[in-house]
Amino acid sequence: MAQVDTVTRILDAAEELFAEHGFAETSLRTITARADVNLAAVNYHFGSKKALIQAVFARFLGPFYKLVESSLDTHEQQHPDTILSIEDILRFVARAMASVTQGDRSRLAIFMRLLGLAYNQGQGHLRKFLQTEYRSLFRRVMSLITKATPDLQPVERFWRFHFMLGSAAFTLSSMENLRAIVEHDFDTKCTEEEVVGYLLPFLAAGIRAK
Amino acid sequence: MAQVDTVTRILDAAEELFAEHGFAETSLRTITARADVNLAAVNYHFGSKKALIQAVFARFLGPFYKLVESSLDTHEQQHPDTILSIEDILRFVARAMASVTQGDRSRLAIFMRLLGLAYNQGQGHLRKFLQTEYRSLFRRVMSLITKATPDLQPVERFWRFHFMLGSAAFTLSSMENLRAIVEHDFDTKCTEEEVVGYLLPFLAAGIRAK
DNA sequence: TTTTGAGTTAAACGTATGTTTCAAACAGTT
DNA sequence: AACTGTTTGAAACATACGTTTAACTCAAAA
Repeated sequence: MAQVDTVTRILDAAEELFAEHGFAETSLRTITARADVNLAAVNYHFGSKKALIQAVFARFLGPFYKLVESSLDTHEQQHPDTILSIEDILRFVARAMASVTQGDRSRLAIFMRLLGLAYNQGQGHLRKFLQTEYRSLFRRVMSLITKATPDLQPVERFWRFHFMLGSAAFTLSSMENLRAIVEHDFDTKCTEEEVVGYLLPFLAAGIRAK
Repeated sequence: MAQVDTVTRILDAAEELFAEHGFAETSLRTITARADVNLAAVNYHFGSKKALIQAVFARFLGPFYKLVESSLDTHEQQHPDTILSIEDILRFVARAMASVTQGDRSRLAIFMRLLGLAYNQGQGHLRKFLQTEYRSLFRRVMSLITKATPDLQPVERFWRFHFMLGSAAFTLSSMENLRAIVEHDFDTKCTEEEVVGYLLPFLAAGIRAK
């Protein structure tokens, strides 16, 4: 049986470590050690650490992107002229995320962490990368949300959208820690699905406040 | 007129730079250069970079902490046995934040960024620091929220609280960038007060969803 | 068989980092 | 004025980092 590809092993290791310790705090040496790969392999295959970070992100983003697009496409074919509710929209996105991260729970965290960094890091490279890769999907979702909330002023809708984004990004990226707290304080275990089940109604209620 | 204290100059410079570039990405040399202070001063006065980060945070947290406590105290004295609504609670917190960050808008961002890091960074030093410094205020606010949302299950309330926290942390820590986007896309300027004015109803509606 | 070229390896490079050192400057006290 | 404890200064230290180099491996092509 053949070993897994070097590139894949690097991406896997980087994904885990980035999610666990962040980007600046994770060195190429740690990554290549865990991947059981020579240090130079990262620069050989990806060019630089920045490019690796983007590649880790792209490996997640690509399938997610396509899945949301295609599921929206088929829905619009089957139910044309239907206005989706906020809950529906969120469910589409959540379902795509779940199916992309299936069996690898740290990928969600890393995606969300990256999202947060992209917004926080003023002139960072992630921001531009994310914006160019993301733009058309972002616009599409945003126009669905607009149809679902016709009474909202554009500026307020923009902000509420980012309130939602923030809620999701923060919660999902620190899911591990929060679940540990729940287990300690309430003697209960929460699955990711349950947390998302809590999250969506919160977001939906928030965006249609008043 | 005497120069500003070295310690204060370091804290001011660190605060700005941390808010702008993050913690790992800001070096002591950059900080001391902006503060116009010798490199060794940080280690002399604070001991380490970690300690400096905590000091930056503590300078904000202390006054904020006291302000929330005292304003809650006086309110409870004047209106005993009154159950505060979620909006009221949020307004208390928001007012304290506004008054502490007044005239220095980057302090809010750095506080929120730190908050985010504290939750994301698994075994980070920030988490413990924040928890010990924060614990009693956190409990107090949490018990007020509990009274304001008696129908909520404890676990779901916990999650919704962190959904709120996430929304606020994400939005306020990337406020600068988001406002720039608003200005570009909508030709409108948003003050921080306006954003908070958008945020609080969103949060309140979210936490009492269904 | 020889050649080729992508992939891997160990080592080194240059740089930036946090921290330490120790002498000089300073401020307050006696 | 001399002493004392605190603060500053320039330099060095040790280390960790991302990246580059050049020799080597090895399978497929010629």
